[in-house]
Amino acid sequence: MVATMKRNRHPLPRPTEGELELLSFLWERGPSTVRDLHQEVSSKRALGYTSVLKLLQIMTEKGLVEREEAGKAHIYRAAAAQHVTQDQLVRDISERLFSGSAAQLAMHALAMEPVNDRELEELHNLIEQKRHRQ
Amino acid sequence: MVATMKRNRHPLPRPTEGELELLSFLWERGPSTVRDLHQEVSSKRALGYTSVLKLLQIMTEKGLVEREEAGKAHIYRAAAAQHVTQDQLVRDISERLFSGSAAQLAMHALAMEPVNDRELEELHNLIEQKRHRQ
DNA sequence: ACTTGTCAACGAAAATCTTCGTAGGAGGCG
DNA sequence: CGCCTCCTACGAAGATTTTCGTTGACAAGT
Repeated sequence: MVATMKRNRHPLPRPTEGELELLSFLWERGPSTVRDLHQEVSSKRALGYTSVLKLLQIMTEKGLVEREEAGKAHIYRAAAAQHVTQDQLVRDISERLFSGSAAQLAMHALAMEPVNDRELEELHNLIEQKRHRQ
Repeated sequence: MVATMKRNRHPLPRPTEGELELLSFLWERGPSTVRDLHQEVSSKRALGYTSVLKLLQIMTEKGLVEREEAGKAHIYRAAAAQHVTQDQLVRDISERLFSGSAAQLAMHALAMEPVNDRELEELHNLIEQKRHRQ
């Protein structure tokens, strides 16, 4: 009956590839059961139900997700908001791949991709803002 | 006496964390011996000489680095140019973390960081270019 | 009450990554 | 020659990640 109560004082660990896949679904769908997530994953690749369950149990231990044990099927939710994890990983990649230069990362991202007009507009604004404020 | 001759038709695998660390040094320094790289790594963290050697041997098998066996100490060089690997990993992250939207990745990168003026200028130009060309 | 279906827990196999220890070859030197 | 040093190769242990199979609990039918 003890609540999960894991170390919450440390920053969350970097999610692994499989963990990130589940987190994405959780962010998209909101709190979900194992079955829900298994169904989502299954639409993309073959993976057993218990594999998803086990992964979620591990993620619970790590603090990446939290679960509500009410009822028979537990309900899992992402412990960190999507943008928090995104920021964490973007910073990480920027560090390891661009010696910490987020701007370089941004340029690589932009250079490669068709970006739609709305996004271009947003980026334009973001940059003008920075240009005149710094 | 057979040259390494590994499958070269597949795209290079995604480097692991340790592998990326070595690749960074190789891009920065150019072709290097195990000792060179071990010295670089050692300046940041404790790691045995043979650990670096082993990692390079594995990377050779994977095709991430190539080596010249002339002389006693082999000389390793990165198999892919820095920007190629950067693009690959940026695309990967964009895929997994932003549902493929490189623009969103870029915005996250920019939002978090003090960006210097020169970089801001470059970004501005890049975006204006895209705005008027698309 | 017995059977069937749904679920979490547990353990464990397989793959991958990280890190070294040890062995063995080759060159230089006394 | 015999010893020391530098180097690679090999193997292997430990950690982490990925993936399931099996078991047991619980509830809903019949």
